Amino acid sequence: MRRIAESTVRRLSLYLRFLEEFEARGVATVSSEALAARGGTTSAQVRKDLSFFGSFGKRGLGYPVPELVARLRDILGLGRTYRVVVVGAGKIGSALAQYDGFGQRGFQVVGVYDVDPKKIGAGWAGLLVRDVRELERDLARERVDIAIVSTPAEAAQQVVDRLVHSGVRAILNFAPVQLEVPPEVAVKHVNMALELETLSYALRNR
Amino acid sequence: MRRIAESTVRRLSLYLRFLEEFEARGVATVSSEALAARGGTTSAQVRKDLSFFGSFGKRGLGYPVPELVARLRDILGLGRTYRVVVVGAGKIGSALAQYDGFGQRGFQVVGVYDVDPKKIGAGWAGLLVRDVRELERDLARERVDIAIVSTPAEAAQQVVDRLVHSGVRAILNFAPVQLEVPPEVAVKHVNMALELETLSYALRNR
DNA sequence: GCGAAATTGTGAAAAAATTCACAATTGGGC
DNA sequence: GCCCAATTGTGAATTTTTTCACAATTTCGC
Repeated sequence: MRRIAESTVRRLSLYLRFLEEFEARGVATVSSEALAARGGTTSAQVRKDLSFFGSFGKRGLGYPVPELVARLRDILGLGRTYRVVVVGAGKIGSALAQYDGFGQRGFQVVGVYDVDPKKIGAGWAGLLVRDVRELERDLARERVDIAIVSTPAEAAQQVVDRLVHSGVRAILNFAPVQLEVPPEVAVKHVNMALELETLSYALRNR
Repeated sequence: MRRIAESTVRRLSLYLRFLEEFEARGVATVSSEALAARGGTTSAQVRKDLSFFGSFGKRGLGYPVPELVARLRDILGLGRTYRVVVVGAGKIGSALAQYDGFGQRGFQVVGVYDVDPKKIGAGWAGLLVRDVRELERDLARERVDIAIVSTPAEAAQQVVDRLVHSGVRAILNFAPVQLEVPPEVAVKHVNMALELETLSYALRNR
């Protein structure tokens, strides 16, 4: 299959969320127009995005909600739960580890790690903060799909090297550094201060 | 000035961060190539991005670090501090309110609000969680530049309406809903579960 | 002062993403 | 069964973004 743009995948994930809302409300069928309105885009965009993966709708009618939900879950690889570790139990890391939204969407946090002896051993909601030195041992013992890196910038690359070496193939990085990883590893960056700075730019220029 | 793409602004913000690192290390001059390497892009991209705002470099030499830092701060509107409120003191909201990274970059959290009586009155790091019913009163009393919305999805639009009505012109939204705002208000969305889902897609398709 | 090396700034080209626009269906009402 | 209204799927057109490529500078060593 042709390579799908990142922006398309992001929109599919959004559509899925909205479709799940429609499904919960018992809506049987939804038009590209309705989905677009909910997601802040255009109906042509919705149809184009979906068309990369096949033809799910009925002309004159729209898309059958439950089928499209199932199909999008499948496309996005959400037909399973993912095991996630969080490395770095600072403010952001501990909030993410406890955030219910992940579990609700199939991302189960199975471990939290830190270097700080004062944090190690602390526990929230059934999770104990472990010593980051145990990372390799734990990863060898039990599969982990995704790692969330919320260490300080200086520590991030080294942690990522260790994660990659232990077989982790997907990383969500909150540290404000560009990470070096082999091509088979997927990395996504989230930088909250940067988001605020784009708002600052917007405030300045309107 | 011609409208600048969001993607360009995001890169400028990244460049700024890297330039600040260079500056701290006493580097006087940096080439587009060096900046690109640090930021995971190309030198042509760096030069093009900067060229939208003028001509800062010297051929054969590169860009003078302190001048470019100053210029980017100015372009991004970072020559001042911004007053930020957080509405919704759940896991994510409270982490954001306490996150040091914002303050370090000039975004000062001056208030945290929630509806939950059990949370109201709790305090961290000099901040007290206030009753969201006091929002309008507080906003009328003291200017707030940016609001971070970390309420549940159902409450977000109503909160945003109230913020906008009270004069807030920039919103960073963590609730998974599309928000309706007048055109003069800037909104940025952050959706962590969505980021994980794009990783899930990546894991599936490589 | 001169030639070589480095590096910017920028039009032009290429690539990518979005929007248009319309034929092809489909279902529903009568 | 037939017509009408709604709506998809998709090439083509348009717009946006990125990359190329190279003339114009600037510094540096000698």
